[in-house]
Amino acid sequence: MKKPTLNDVARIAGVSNATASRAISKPGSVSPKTRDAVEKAIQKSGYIKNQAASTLKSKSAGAILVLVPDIENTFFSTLLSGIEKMASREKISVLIASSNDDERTENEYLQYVRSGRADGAILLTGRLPQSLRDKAAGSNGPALNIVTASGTIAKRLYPHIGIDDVGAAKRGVEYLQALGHKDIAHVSGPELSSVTLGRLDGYHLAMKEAGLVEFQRVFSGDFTIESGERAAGNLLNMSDRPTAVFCANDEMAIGMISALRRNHVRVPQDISIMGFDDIHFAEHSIPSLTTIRQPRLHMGEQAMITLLAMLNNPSNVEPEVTLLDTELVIRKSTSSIRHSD
Amino acid sequence: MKKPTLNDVARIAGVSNATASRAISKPGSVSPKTRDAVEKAIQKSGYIKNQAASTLKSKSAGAILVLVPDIENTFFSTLLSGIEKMASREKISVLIASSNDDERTENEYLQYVRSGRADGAILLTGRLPQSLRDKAAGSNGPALNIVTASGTIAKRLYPHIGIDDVGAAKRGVEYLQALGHKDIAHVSGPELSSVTLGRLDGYHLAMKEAGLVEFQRVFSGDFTIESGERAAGNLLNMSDRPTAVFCANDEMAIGMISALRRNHVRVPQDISIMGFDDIHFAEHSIPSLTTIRQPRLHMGEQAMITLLAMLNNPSNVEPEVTLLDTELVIRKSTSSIRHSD
DNA sequence: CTGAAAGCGCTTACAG
DNA sequence: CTGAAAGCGCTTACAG
Repeated sequence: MKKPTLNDVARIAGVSNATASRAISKPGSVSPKTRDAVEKAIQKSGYIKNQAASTLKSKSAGAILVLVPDIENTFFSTLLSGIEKMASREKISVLIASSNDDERTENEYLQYVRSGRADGAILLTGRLPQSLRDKAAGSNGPALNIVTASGTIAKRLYPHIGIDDVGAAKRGVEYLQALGHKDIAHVSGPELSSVTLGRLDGYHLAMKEAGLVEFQRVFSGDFTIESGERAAGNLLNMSDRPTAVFCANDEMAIGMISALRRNHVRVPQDISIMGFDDIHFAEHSIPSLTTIRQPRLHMGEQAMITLLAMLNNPSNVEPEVTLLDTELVIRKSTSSIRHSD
Repeated sequence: MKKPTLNDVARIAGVSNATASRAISKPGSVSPKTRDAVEKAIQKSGYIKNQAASTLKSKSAGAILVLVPDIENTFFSTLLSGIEKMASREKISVLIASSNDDERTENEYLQYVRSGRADGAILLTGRLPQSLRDKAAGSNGPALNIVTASGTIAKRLYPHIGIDDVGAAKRGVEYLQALGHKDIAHVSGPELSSVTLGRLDGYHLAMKEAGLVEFQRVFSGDFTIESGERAAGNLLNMSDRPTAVFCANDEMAIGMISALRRNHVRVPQDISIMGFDDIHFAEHSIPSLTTIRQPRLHMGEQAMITLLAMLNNPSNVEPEVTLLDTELVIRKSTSSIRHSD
């Protein structure tokens, strides 16, 4: 038994395949009688639209691609949920691809958009892959429907949804200062990331404005739990330990607390630790983590809304930057310096 | 400037489009001279294959779908990495879709496979959506290329890659018994899940064989951190607390430890807590978590290898079950009952 | 090794 | 509101 096609449906319903097609895609454009007949024919035959044929003819895949740098990083999950929520309202499918932070892979997956498998893409990778930078440099090939989110991207070629990393980090450090801390260290993210740079800037700015430049110390991490543990190792070897550490993300803060406690350094009594992101585990770690919450769900929703607008109006490509508000979440991993004993 | 097509490439290269097509898909089947000419023409024109046209004609999308119940659950991430690793070797794209544990959504995404957008699917959802159960019940429509992994599925309609949940759970409980624990409680997973049932069975079996039926106590959870905290709440209210708790996954164990410690119950001195899965955080929680490791990367690889075999030989659909080995990982959240003070 | 030709299964102006 | 017809851009037997 062969797979039924639109022609089979049309024959059973006693209409042309043109009409059958319209009954499916624009039910309002055919008579109620026709609509019913076609619906019944679909039921009877078990017809399922061939998406490839539909895409070929209509130039629209009904799907978008989300490019994630690392699917194992819990930070992106909620963002993805926000994207999916908005997409499903418009009957658009969301395909997720993980690049493992590899630019070659990112370029490959972007072929999805170029080859028409997806109508557009949301990049959460924190950078523009080479092929996009080239294109945008005024070369051949049509403009792609792309929105970036979460990691700030230097060149403003596409609309971007993000947060003010500098301002949020600055505010975090200022909170530690308000608790009485002067000797505040920073654990930074992976080198080339714009997010890393932004939060580092925020740290430096806050320290400078408070006249604490002499206390500035930066340990380099890479956003993993392990790198937080390593930073703790370095810190433990120092004779003049900082009284507080501002980590560029929650995973590193959790790793640091874990390593510190194993070495009988109490958090927050001996040292205050602060994270960034407010991932799910932050609330449940011991002690619960003071951090800066990113509006992840909202960010995903906004990214999808922006992409949707592009798809509906391709010429209207304003590379606007939308900055969403962050929130300081105060929990138990930080305390006033006077409580230290 | 219009998007270049294969015809443009053929014209530039001075060959027929049939030859151009072959030069791309089977480079070995054309002369080296032709191959070079076509390659140059592709470079020059910036040609990119229209995937929809290719799929329509060849009946192969070059992509597979992975259906995940919950993208926010870190357990699936590594599995996904294993799948992607194997797929990329065969130049097959991996599309990930999250169903939020909703069977309707699962059915919708399966249309991907039926509509030809994907050549097959790996289901990590722990159940067969209705539409698949129907199909398999001998009805219309062609058989789909499906492999299930991770959550055991009752009906053996498709190949399955998983672990022996009963045996692994039993072994975990037996480890607690070997430490001298008799009063061992269990925190179970969401009700209808086959994984829940398997691990519950393993618990009961181990208790029964050890003659500890009288101590059996089960708190129901749902695999979230919060449900582990709730179970801890119940436990704290009991006058005769168990000396050890075997949790059906790591998240619940972490939630339980967190709530217990907030209430000044020491782990493992006052109570031993054990998880299941060995997620990334298990090693870094405080205290580090004794658990049962699932070979997640390997599981993903095996699932993809099995699907690949199906795609290459569609008729050969043996619904075999492959069980991979688990590993008891002993850390600091459990201790001998004699150490209790 | 190469070309001419048919056709995959839809969608969409166009005409009525 | 409906139908006839063209065509999207490929791939693949078939013949040479």
